[in-house]
Amino acid sequence: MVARTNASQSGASVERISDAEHAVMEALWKRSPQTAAEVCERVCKDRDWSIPTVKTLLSRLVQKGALATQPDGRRFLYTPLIARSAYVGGESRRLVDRLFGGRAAPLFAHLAESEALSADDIAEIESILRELKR
Amino acid sequence: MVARTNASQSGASVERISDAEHAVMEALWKRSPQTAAEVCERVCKDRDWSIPTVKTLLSRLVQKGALATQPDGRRFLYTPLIARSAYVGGESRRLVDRLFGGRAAPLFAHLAESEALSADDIAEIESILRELKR
DNA sequence: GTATTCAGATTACAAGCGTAATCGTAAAGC
DNA sequence: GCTTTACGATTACGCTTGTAATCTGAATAC
Repeated sequence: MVARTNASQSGASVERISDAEHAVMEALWKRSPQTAAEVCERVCKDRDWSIPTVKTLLSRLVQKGALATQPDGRRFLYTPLIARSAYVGGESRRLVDRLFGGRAAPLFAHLAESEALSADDIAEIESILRELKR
Repeated sequence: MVARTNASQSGASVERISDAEHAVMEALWKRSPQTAAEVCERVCKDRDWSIPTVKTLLSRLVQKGALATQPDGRRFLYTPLIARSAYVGGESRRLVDRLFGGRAAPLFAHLAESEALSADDIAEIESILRELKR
């Protein structure tokens, strides 16, 4: 039995990251480390949050092992412990597993059918395919 | 402003369907209508649920407008009100929006990179692409 | 050196979710 | 007709999430 344990490199298995938490992670993936206040600057407007909310989310992410803190005077600097690509990969696989029996082609077919593919997308995908076949 | 309101045809906007609820929906998408007991036969083993659990989920889905009931003697027959394809489409789009800025190509690239694509997948995708271009 | 400020920590609290047990009632059995 | 059974409905309950307010202690400003 080949254990498919560690979802994928970079970042020990982290508890699931919620939607709101994800927004915070995105800010830190864009730039890090950042203080709570800086993160807030980047997300509070959009999501209409107050600083306390961001702080709660940051704490939860630290607890979950998704963020590291490093003290900087009286405040903390937060840095992601898991790579965005690992997270994204995990989430994608979850979706494919749950909805498409683990196969990517049906997902792709679905996107195609629902016209969620732009011409650019198609061109890009073709190029990726060409790469894959080499 | 082109309202992108109704997620996608078939099935007025239903409240979000949770993970456990989704398992129940799958059973009913496979065959419907079914009674609570029948649904349980199909999912209780897997998820290690008891009948009451299934009944709760069915009720919640009815409340959410995802299932219709039709009385059959003393019990109910449940039928999906939303098409699987609508659900699947919605969930896929949610993921693509959240993680890939709404573009499908990056998702595809990610699946390709993480080797989540089998040879079959690739062949199938190529064929879909050929279709698209006609 | 005391008052203010500003950070993280703690607490809050309602809604959604997973997972059921219990209640009330109508049908079925005898 | 009373009893058992088999339903759906109601209630439960702890955990997670979204969204904060409050507390506490340390730095800063005078």
